[in-house]
Amino acid sequence: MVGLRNIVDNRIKSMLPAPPKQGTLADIASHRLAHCIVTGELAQGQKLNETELAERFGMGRGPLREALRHLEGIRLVKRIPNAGARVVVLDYKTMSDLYEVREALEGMACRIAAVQMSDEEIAQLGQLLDSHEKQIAEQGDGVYAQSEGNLDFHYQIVRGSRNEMLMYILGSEQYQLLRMCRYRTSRNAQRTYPALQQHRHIVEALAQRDGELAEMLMRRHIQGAWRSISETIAKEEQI
Amino acid sequence: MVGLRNIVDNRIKSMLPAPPKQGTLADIASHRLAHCIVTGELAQGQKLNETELAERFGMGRGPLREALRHLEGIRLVKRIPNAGARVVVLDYKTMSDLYEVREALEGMACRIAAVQMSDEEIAQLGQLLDSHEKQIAEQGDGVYAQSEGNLDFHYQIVRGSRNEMLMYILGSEQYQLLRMCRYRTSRNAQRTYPALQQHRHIVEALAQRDGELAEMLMRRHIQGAWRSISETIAKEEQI
DNA sequence: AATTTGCTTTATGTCAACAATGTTGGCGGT
DNA sequence: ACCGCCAACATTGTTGACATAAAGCAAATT
Repeated sequence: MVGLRNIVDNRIKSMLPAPPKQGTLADIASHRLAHCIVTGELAQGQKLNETELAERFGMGRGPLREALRHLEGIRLVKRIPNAGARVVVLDYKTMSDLYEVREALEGMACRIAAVQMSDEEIAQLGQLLDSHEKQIAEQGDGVYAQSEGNLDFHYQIVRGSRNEMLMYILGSEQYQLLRMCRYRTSRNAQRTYPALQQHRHIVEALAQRDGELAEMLMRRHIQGAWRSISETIAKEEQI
Repeated sequence: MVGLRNIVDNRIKSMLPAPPKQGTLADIASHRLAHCIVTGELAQGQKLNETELAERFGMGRGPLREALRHLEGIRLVKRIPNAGARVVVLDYKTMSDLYEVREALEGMACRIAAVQMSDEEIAQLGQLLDSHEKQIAEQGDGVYAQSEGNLDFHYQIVRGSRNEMLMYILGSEQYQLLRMCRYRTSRNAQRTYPALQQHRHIVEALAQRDGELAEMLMRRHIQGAWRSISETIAKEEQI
């Protein structure tokens, strides 16, 4: 049972802003903490003890406090003065809001990408989907699903929009956190194949340079994902 | 010549995330720095010397460094390891990207607000515009324009969307910075009256609960604003 | 028995000194 | 005159100790 978790870990790590194995201690701590939060190693709402974490990371409290300040800025932790920092909690409403925003932003990304992406880039996108399909055939639905390749696909389109602001928002740890939740709530991946099909249709629209259609397809795709997730959450809460 | 600058200062301040006159020194420093950056007191790209700023704020370097980390998180400053922090620079491309994102987000906010806002809230929005019109009549076009009341209007609609994520993004200092640029580049406010008219049309659409229309009007409104600003920038760069 | 007061403990906030890294200006060599 | 090298300086990174505020607990009072 080593496989699944590690695969996802690696995929998520590969999308994190940049693995700066060198740099200031605060930067290292910031990324380690972000990683722990995204992977769930640090639970939502968990208290973050400065002394304990500093010791664990082998550094003084100074750099660690700076890391916490940074994470506060990107909204991965919530700080209360004189009472310490806690991992942010993603409740239903928050996730719903996030998906709403995501629909708007990625829809826009799609529309712009239809104009901005080169033919070659779009072709590569198609190849990416081919490899995903192969992966599904080999490993079965559950693993692929909403987690790994999906991220690459969406991120590549955002890159295609050439909008730095957008790339930042979607690459930020805040979004990674959302992805972690998405992963956690998508083991029941009946949506795998339909999702892949939707991806294909989006690529088609891009290839035809039909931005309006591409946006619409992406929006529906994300709406569908959210419906699936919110149903899963509802089920979990019934138990 | 005390009037204009102070008015704008106060208005901007009134929209900043929250004036925590009490709290940790790092929080205070963070907000003071953010304020200085937004108002232009600290120029874009300016080097931020830790020792100097700490002394100026009457605190040690520790809290100030934490403040810088926080500002880095919300992208108001850019840090280079072992080389210090600088105020972020908003070049043309960045502003363009930001406006693109803004169009998508505020458009969405408008569509949702048309469903979510209460009749009373919409009525208040109308009254807000009345007061704006009166203000224009009294003070002349230039002062109102793109700066003050405009912010309230847009922010009220975002609030109407009930989307916390959106409210955060639009309330963040990053957005304040954009507003500062907008202010700086909008003295030539021929767009004042048309803008007010567009605001009125948006409120009408909201009152009729026509989300689609409201979104479309908002998007056009923001596109128009961007066009005006980008023209201004182009003129300035010619000189 | 419940509440409140005050102490103890724990964790956060702050500072000042030290170490490491970048930067600048001058020097000699080509 | 130009380029690379080196040393002195300035600034950032890091640490440990100290101050301060919140949380937990026990005892005393009502």
